[in-house]
Amino acid sequence: MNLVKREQTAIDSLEARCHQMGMRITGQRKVIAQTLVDAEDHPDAEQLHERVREVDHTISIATVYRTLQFLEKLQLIAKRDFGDGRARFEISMTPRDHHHHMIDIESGEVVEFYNQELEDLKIRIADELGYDLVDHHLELFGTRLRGETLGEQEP
Amino acid sequence: MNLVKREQTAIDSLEARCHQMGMRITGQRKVIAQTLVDAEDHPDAEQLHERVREVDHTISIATVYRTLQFLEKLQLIAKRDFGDGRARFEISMTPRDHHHHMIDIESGEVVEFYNQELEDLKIRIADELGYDLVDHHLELFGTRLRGETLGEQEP
DNA sequence: TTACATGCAAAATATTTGCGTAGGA
DNA sequence: TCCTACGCAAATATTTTGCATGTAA
Repeated sequence: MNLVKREQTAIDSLEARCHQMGMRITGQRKVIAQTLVDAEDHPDAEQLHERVREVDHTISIATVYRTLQFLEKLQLIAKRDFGDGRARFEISMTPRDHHHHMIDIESGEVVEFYNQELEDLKIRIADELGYDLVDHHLELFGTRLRGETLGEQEP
Repeated sequence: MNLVKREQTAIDSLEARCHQMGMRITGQRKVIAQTLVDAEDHPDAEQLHERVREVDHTISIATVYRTLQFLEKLQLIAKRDFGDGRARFEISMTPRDHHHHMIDIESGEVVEFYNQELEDLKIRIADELGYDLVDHHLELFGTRLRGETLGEQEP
C-alpha cells in the first residue's frame, strides 16, 4: 500500500499548491500529474500525451504543454535535457529527493542517483561564486564498465 | 600575442582533426570555427550565423547547423542547454579545461567555473554506478547573494 | 456567474534534409 | 577528376498561441 499512499500524497500536494496559487485543479491537470507520478521513466511531452489519452482521450497536446509549464512553475515537476532534441519531465514533489542522471550513451538507458557529497559541493561552489543556488542540473554520460570493477560479465 | 597564438592553435587543431577524419576543411568551416574561438559567450546557432555572415555573407544557416554537428562529432565544440529552447555552443578544444556554468536566473548572465573536486567526484560517482564517464553537463541556476558573504551591496 | 482552462488549428521556433551545383584534395 | 560540402528551399520536429467554448469555484 506504500505506492498508493505516495501517489495520493503527490496529488494532494498538487491540489494544495493549486489552491495556494489561486489556480484551478481540473480533471486534465489531475490526469497529467497522476501520469507523471506513475511514470518510472522520463517521458517527453508527446509520450506523456499518449499515456494521458489512454485515460482521457480528449486531452490535447496543447493542454499537456500548458500543464507542464504550469506544474514546472509550481515546482512540482522538473524539466530535463538528455541531449536529444526534446525536453523530458519528471515529478519532483519531494524536495529532498534531488537526484541526477547517469545516461548510457550506447543503450540510452537512464539511471538515477543521489549523492550528498555532490549536493554539498554544489552549494559551496555557488556560494564561492557569489550565488544562492536555486536549482541545478547534472547529467553524466558514459558507457558500462566491463569486468574488473563490478565483476559483471557480458553474456 | 597570446590570443593570436591560441587562436591559431585552435584552427590548427581543427585542420588536424579534419585530416585525421578524412574530411575537408572548407572556408565556411574555418570561419565558423574561428568565430566560435573568438566568442566569449555561448552563442546559439542563429547568433553564430549572424556573426559568421559578417565575415562571409554567403554562409547559410544549414551550413552552420551542419558544421556544428560536425565539430561536435569531432569533439572540438560542446553543445549546452541553459534551459531556454535553443542549444548553445562553445569551443572545447582543450580537454583539460572542462568547465561548467553558473546561470543567474534574474539577469541571464553566465559565469564559467572549474572545480577539481567536482571533476573527481563525478568520475567516482560514475564508477560506483558501473560506468566509464565519457561526458557530463552541469549547470547551476541561482541568484546573486546580497551582503554578508561577499560584502557586495546593491545600489 | 465569471474568470481561468481547454480543444482546435494555425503560428512560431528550432533543426534537418533533398537536390542540384560548387569547390577542395 | 571525384566526392564531399554547399546554398536554397522545403520538410520536420517541437513548442506556443489566438480564439471561441467549456467548466471549476
